Amino acid sequence: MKNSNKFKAKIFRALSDPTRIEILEYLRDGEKCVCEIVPYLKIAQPLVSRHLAILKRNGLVMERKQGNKRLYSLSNPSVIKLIYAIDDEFMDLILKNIIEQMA
Amino acid sequence: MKNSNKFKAKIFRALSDPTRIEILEYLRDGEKCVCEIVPYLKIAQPLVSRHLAILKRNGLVMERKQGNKRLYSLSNPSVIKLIYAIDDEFMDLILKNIIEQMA
DNA sequence: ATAGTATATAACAATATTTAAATATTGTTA
DNA sequence: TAACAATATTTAAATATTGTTATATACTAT
Repeated sequence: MKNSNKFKAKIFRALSDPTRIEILEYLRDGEKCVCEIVPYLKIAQPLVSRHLAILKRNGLVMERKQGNKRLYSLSNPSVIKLIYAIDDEFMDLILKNIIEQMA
Repeated sequence: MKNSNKFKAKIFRALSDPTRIEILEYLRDGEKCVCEIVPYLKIAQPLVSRHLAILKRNGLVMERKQGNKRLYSLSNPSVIKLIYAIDDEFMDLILKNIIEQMA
């Protein structure tokens, strides 16, 4: 087993939650504080913090303090490419899923 | 929350295991039966079957019967692109992880 | 110092995922 | 039909993840 696959898997795992994908897409247009992310996503603050911690632990976002607030940003904007790659390459699958769900 | 993110997350989840990545990379050079995958990965057959079932359920591999055997293949070779995108875009992260692990 | 604001962390319950072991299914061959 | 080979499915145990609630920390303003 190639050792690097373990770490690729970790990155995919960090991306394997819709809330985290949403956060990453939101950060695409720049640094945001938790106080902006929470009302945007409309989910509980501690949960947002935890998702951010997971993204940070996996190197996908960076954190910066500014007074009271913590500002988060993409540490590697390529992550957006990865998310869009799914749109581009697997749209048929996504559509199939959405249609199945509606039925 | 964009609905499609739920399904993107599912695809990432399917990719979030090193064994499954290994299987997909192995299938890159063509259709293989379980009887080839098991000795290649050196893990228990039921476990391989389960990983294959997860990949199939998520539309990443296809199955075909041939006599006794079941042949698996990539249903969308783009998945390999996705795996390699990580190599290309996150190599620094992967290296950091590997180095941390060695220490 | 005190109170308030922003955020993180901890503890918990509910749920999902992973693994290993046992068993079942399907096709093949004698 | 019986025995075998290849594979899938089931089950149970262990572990991880998610969401919720409560609490802690750290900074700001008074």
